[in-house]
Amino acid sequence: MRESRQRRILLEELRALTSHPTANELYEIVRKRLPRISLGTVYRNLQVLSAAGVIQEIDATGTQKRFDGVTESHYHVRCLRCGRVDDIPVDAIPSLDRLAARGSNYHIMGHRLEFTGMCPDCARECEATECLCPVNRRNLHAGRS
Amino acid sequence: MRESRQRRILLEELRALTSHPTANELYEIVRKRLPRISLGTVYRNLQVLSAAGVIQEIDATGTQKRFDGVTESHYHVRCLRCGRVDDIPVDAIPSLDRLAARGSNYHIMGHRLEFTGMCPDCARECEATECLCPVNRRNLHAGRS
DNA sequence: TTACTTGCAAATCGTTTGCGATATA
DNA sequence: TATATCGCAAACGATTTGCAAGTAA
Repeated sequence: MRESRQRRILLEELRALTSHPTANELYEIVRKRLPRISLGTVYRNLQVLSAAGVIQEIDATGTQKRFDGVTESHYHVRCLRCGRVDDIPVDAIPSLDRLAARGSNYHIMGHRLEFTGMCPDCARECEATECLCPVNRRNLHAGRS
Repeated sequence: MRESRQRRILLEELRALTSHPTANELYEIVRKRLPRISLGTVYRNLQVLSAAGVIQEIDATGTQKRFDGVTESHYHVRCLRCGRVDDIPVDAIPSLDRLAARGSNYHIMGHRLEFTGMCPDCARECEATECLCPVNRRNLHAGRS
């Protein structure tokens, strides 16, 4: 892996974030410093960096991939309203795998635990505006049956 | 929601499966009984049925959506080699949410726990052939650093 | 008869890839 | 100098959508 200007800056910007951006979010950020960079280059570098174990592609739900400058595995929360993903400071729970192995004929190798909820910003807006965000829609739906 | 022939048969076939098919897998199955059905109709019906709470779109990792004829929420395992998804008979663990809530400023509403591993079929083939499936590649990678 | 649903094809979205040009080691 | 990496645009796979025709209630 050679060091290119694009790759270095991409990595710097990813590491400066506590959020877990999508390729496109990162593209918009990096573009401020490298106006001529292409989205393809962003994707290619994210691929190379995560294959090399320098960054991590987080296995989040949703249609877009998300990337993490931190490689140690840890759990995440996803906001049901805005899609934002953050870290959850909960230690890994290896006992979950044993629990699963007991009830399945799969060879269990690990797990993905993703919490869902509402981020502070959305919670505030949601209360203020009675919006029809996924969260409120879910409540409505539960009410009807 | 009106009852159409396509929708009824789609639901029948989904409920007959213990696996959690993708839209395209279901399309191929339903096509045996309705040769003229279109993939668009399959997608539209899966959407309508899961919005109505009749079926469930499972929030699985991967590029394709997967659907479940059972609406009660439960945990899943995903085979890292073939992508197959099955149920895991582990009861819901609500205490996980409390654990997460304690360490985060999100309003935690739930979680998704997906186990990863190898299905019995793949485990067998993998041992027999020293294949370079994701599982073995992962081991190689760990070895190198 | 009304409006939900269909089949078809085109459009969209996120991501990957082929190419000839550029830049790093 | 050799080749990894780039920017661009086209290709791709999964999903969604517009439309005119068909069908359930």
